[in-house]
Amino acid sequence: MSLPHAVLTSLLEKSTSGYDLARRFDKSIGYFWHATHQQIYRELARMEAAGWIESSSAPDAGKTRKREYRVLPAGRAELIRWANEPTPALDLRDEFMVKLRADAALSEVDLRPDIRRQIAHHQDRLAHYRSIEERDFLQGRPLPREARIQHMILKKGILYEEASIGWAQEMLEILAC
Amino acid sequence: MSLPHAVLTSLLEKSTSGYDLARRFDKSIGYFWHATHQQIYRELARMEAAGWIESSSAPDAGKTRKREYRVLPAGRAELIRWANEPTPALDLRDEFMVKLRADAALSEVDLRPDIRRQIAHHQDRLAHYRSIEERDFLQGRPLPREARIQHMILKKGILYEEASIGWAQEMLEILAC
DNA sequence: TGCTCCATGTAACACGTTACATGATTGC
DNA sequence: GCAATCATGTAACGTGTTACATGGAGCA
Repeated sequence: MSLPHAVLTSLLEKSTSGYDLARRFDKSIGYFWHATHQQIYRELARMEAAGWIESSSAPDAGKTRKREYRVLPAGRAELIRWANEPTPALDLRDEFMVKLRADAALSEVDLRPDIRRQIAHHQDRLAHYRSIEERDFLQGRPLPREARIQHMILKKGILYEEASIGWAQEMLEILAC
Repeated sequence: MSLPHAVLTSLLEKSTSGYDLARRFDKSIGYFWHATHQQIYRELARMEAAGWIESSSAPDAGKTRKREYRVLPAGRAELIRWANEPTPALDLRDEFMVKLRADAALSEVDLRPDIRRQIAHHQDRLAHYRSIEERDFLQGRPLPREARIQHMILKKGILYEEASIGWAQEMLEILAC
């Protein structure tokens, strides 16, 4: 489990409110770590109780309830501890593989429409990732270490989408038989 | 969620006990859908209550409590319904990507030992998958549709491990700077 | 006035994980 | 006789999901 650490990382990059964190998750970390706003509020409350973060009324709160969360030294230390510990292999839960096995045992199943949908979806994501890559990382100048890391994170997504498309197209041919 | 459907598929291939299902999950479906024996027993109880499966004392039970579960028509129908419905995109939860972002913000983190461990792990899995592929799918004779599907499932794993190794090696070079 | 968005939350539930329990069988 | 394995479960807890609640701000 590492939602709290994902939140800590995001807060370290920029102190902000739970609401903005949830939106930021949707847009960046969310590509490889999804979380709903309820999960985020829950973790913020826990981490504040644990002394990892602190909060106060946000500078731009006006008359709203908006708060701003900041990482405390204990939170920073916890993040370092976690980052340096070995990462468990991620367990893939790919229900489409289950469907393929079901297809092999049942004649009343046709997975081709689903696969075509998946291909379209992967192509959309790929195009999106490539446009980000073009804009941020392929401008010719040498990039600093931090940007190269960001680029590799994006590349992981690109590789995944490309591999998925290739595999799905081959699968489609076999299912046509 | 599709654990019940994974269990149904496995039972459809072969009626068996909860215990053997759990072991079979470890060995085959488990590569892309992990489940503990507690989860499996829980699902078996639910599906029996729902009329999707039935059970009786296993033929080879002897004096043990061993049971055998079989898929009923209602279970088969549910599996067909589920297989034909669109598959949601799988959400990747890759905590290593979170660690990379943390690395960019913190100097006290060194991810290289972890990455080397990951590479070794991916190479082990890849070698294992390739030996299965060699044994079952690369014997030169043309394969029936069902075997070609099984082969593609394995290939997905192979592609994933290969891509992971390549990416991790490139990442290692950047982290060395 | 009514709608959408901002911002934070409560509650209930489903799923996954870990620890523990029970008793029978097999192998040394 | 003892340990490991077979076989099925209970209990407690943590995380993730879904539905709903609340109230202010901005806009037509």
